[in-house]
Amino acid sequence: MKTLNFNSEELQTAASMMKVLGHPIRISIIELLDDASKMSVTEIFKALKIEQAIASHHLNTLKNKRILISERVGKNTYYSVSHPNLISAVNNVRSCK
Amino acid sequence: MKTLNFNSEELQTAASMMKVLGHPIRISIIELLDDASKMSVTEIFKALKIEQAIASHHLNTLKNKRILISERVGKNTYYSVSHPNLISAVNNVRSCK
DNA sequence: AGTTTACATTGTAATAACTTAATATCGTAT
DNA sequence: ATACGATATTAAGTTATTACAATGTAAACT
Repeated sequence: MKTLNFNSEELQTAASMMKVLGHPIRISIIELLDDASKMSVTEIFKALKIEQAIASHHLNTLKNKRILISERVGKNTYYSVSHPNLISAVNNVRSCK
Repeated sequence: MKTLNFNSEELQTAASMMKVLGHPIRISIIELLDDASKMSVTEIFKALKIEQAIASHHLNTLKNKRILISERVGKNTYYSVSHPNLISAVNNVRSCK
């Protein structure tokens, strides 16, 4: 006996999104974007006081899982949260005492 | 500018809870318990058609992060979700098509 | 005591994720 | 074309997760 419905695309997607949200820097990014709605990489890494490359890595990770969307405007890339439910999810876990 | 510290106990806790929720089997366990509210290990591993040891391992992982609570009754250990917000979090991510 | 059912734990090996540093690309203006 | 600011990519070393298999423990029963 092996597996069941774990190959379901939806379940896999939800799991990988959850997993990606399970990192303090990435949660902080979501919370920043919850307040600001749209921020550039520079704004983000300075706000969080982390290295640019670290921010870029995490932003890319979040984008790959469709948690963030990005828009390039000139030299800058602006990131924002793709779906309000993702912010709710973070808040839900945050508020579990 | 928002202040934040990655050493915050709360942030670390939330991140580790999120991370632990980021696994298809563990999400399935949460969803089972959302319907049933309380299930034994045997009920869970049979419902999910997975090995007993795998179920036990994931249940322990969830318990360690205070996502599930357990209660031993005779031979059986019954697991349930510790906080309704955790179910909401899963549902929120699930519904991000 | 011995057996059965129900769970938990341990060891291992493969895979995946994280950090850091260095380098590369892209867009704009000079 | 060159330089600069902004962002992305690559590579390497370390650590963390995972499934699997096997073994161990605990409670209830005969």
